Amino acid sequence: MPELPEVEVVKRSLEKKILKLIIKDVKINDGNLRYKVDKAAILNLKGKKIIKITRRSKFLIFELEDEFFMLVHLGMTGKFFFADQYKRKFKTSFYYNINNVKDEKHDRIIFIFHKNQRLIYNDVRKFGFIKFFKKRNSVRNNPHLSNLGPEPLGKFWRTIYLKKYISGKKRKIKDILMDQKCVSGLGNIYVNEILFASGIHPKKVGSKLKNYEIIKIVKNSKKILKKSIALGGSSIKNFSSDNGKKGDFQQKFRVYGKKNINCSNIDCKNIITRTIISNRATFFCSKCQK
DNA sequence: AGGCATGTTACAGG
DNA sequence: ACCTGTAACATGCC
Repeated sequence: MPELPEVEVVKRSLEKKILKLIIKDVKINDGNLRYKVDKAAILNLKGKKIIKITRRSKFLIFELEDEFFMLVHLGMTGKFFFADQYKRKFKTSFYYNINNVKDEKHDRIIFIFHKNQRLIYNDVRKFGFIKFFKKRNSVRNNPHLSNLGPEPLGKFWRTIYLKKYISGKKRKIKDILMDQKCVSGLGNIYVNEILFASGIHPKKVGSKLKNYEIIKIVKNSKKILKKSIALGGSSIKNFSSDNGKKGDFQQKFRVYGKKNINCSNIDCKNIITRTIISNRATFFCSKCQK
């Protein structure tokens, strides 16, 4: 799924397209997402203007008039497309998936604006969800958001915090960083990359990390996420930003997906190992990561 | 045919 | 109540 950088890129693209638009109608092709889409609630959005879009971790929060809120998680394969008559008539990447094939089949929810402009929620695997809230507090206090750890790009994600969090923890550092209660927004790809950049073995137990290693994790996470956002995120497999532009960060991956490929550190002749940690593919260099 | 996939969470057992 | 590990969710691709 899109991790934090991809969701941030989607958020920025959406802001350019749908801010201030009024939802005229909503079409539900398949409401059986991770949670069943509340039909009554989604129809309540009719006539409301979209006034703000924010991101928290990997979640998008759409604020509409009269304190109506829509919370969206993209799961593994959720995507937004924006389309209008012009875009549909002429072939652009808007309506096409990564293989350049038209993919209306997985268009699950369609928000329709004036002049047939549309925001399309497309999701192959349906692990994503859309929930609705009335009133600001009910969004903020819902368990999806209220249990999240700090934003990795925010000021609360810092050495002292991580040091305290991992003290006494027997869990592997990779598992800890994937845990949204520790820090929210990192996923499998970025955690692999952060640990490689920090020279830390993903199986290393949290409580055994040295101070300088904790500092590196915090620094590198910020650095890598910022760089990815600047490059438009990663667009491996299922992800593409709402305007069809592909992100470029996947070309910067140094370990993710690099099994049996030479380690990218100069002077290292080792090859990248693939293993499984917490049920997820884990890539590392056994020489550079201790 | 079988393995794999960017995420979250319910549940079981300690 | 906390901590940890595992499986499940739905679908397509290689």
